[in-house]
Amino acid sequence: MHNLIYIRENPTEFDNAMKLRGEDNLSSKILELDKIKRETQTVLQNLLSDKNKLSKEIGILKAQKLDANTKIKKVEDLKSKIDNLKELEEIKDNELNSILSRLPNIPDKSVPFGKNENDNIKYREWGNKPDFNFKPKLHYEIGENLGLINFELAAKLSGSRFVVLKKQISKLERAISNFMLDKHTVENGYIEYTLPFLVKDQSLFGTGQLPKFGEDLFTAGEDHWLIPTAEVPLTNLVRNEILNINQLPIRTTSCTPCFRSEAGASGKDTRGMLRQHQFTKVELVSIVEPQYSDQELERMLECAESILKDLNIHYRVMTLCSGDMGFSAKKTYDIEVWLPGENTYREISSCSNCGDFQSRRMNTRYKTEGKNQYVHTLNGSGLAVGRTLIAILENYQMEDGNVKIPEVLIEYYNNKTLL
RNA sequence: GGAGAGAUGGCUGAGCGGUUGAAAGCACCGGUCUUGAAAACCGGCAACGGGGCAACUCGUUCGUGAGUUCGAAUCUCACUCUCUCCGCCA
Repeated sequence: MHNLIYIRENPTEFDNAMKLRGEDNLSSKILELDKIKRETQTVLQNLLSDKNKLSKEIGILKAQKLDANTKIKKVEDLKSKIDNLKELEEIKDNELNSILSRLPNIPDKSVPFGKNENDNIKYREWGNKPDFNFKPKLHYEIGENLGLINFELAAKLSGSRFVVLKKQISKLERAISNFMLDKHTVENGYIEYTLPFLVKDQSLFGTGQLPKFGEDLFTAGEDHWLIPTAEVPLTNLVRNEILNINQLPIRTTSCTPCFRSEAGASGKDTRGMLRQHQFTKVELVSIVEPQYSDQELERMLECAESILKDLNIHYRVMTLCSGDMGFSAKKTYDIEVWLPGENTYREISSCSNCGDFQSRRMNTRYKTEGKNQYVHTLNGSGLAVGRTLIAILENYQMEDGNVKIPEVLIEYYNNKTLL
């Protein structure tokens, strides 16, 4: 959610920023609504003030057992005017909010301009592509050959974009989750949470999925939605809170299933388990003071990278361009892991600094020098577990069709070295 | 699912139709005292929004939303959530 005062004071900068994200000049319309609303408000408040005064006087007269009928009549006359103005103010306020709540965050100055993913810029890379003396297979070929990944069974149960894993692969997935959580809680300083997978509208509004992106989500009953990421419950833990400065920074993590309708992705990545309606992800969320959010993003990125480094899998980090960033983000790094079977890089993590965009929506502040200030929020995958499984299968595959277990996972895999 | 009780500021908690934005305590901030700290004492301390260069001023807010009234934290209704007891059940 945007700061109206900022828009009032910097309409041109605001319009330019929104243009980067494909939104037309809006400041004039916003400011017009804002102006009408405030004018209405001023008149309304004067009338309310009159009404309050009269009511108080009536109270005093009545206490003295004096006649108050003329004043009562006056207040009654004020009422209809007040009701009309209230209605007008509410209409304008709603219009304003419905515009503001659908506008994406302003990109950080350091974000490259661009239209889509082709304009993203490489930030850094780590490791090397592995050499194979045979043609590396795709993850689902490996899994299906071993009889451990099954899409037909999943389709029977739930339709397309689901998967059934079993035996060693199920266990490996569990090992990956545990390894990541241990890494983040023990070494990287995040606090682990177990969270609801169903949330209310309010929470999704807070992180920015609603009101605009409801079609990307699954609903569960009348009042709940399935979480598309643990970012939603983790970030909303501090919704409507005034935090004490010494509570910050707050660093939290959780491993949850994530549910996405993939509404806009029909025909994309239909084979394999790369793009599913349900997948597991370890999420990182930080709540920090504004002046530290830039460095917190770098820190978070390094925490996410540390997983792939430990797994010894080649990856690159991309700085997303203005056109490819998510709604709430002010700056985003994607980690793209190397998949030899596909012979390409694929997103395995996305780390974003949302600035005060989400905290304004959630009304999350902290007290500093007697004043309340909006916190900054960040979130990142650390990492997507399903895609990490894919990366391991493809990078650690052997010619005979079996797969080596990455060294750091062996202790999580009953000390076995092969799948 | 049945029966009850409740929701007030950062926290605890009084108020149950008329200067109550809300007693008191804790926490927090400033000061006195002290070599320093603690204790004690004194003072300050809700949020959001409108108007104003400013001093300041006005409005809204006591779970949420409607209603009654000249006037609502206080009365009525609906909803949400929490707690206790009973039943059922991982």
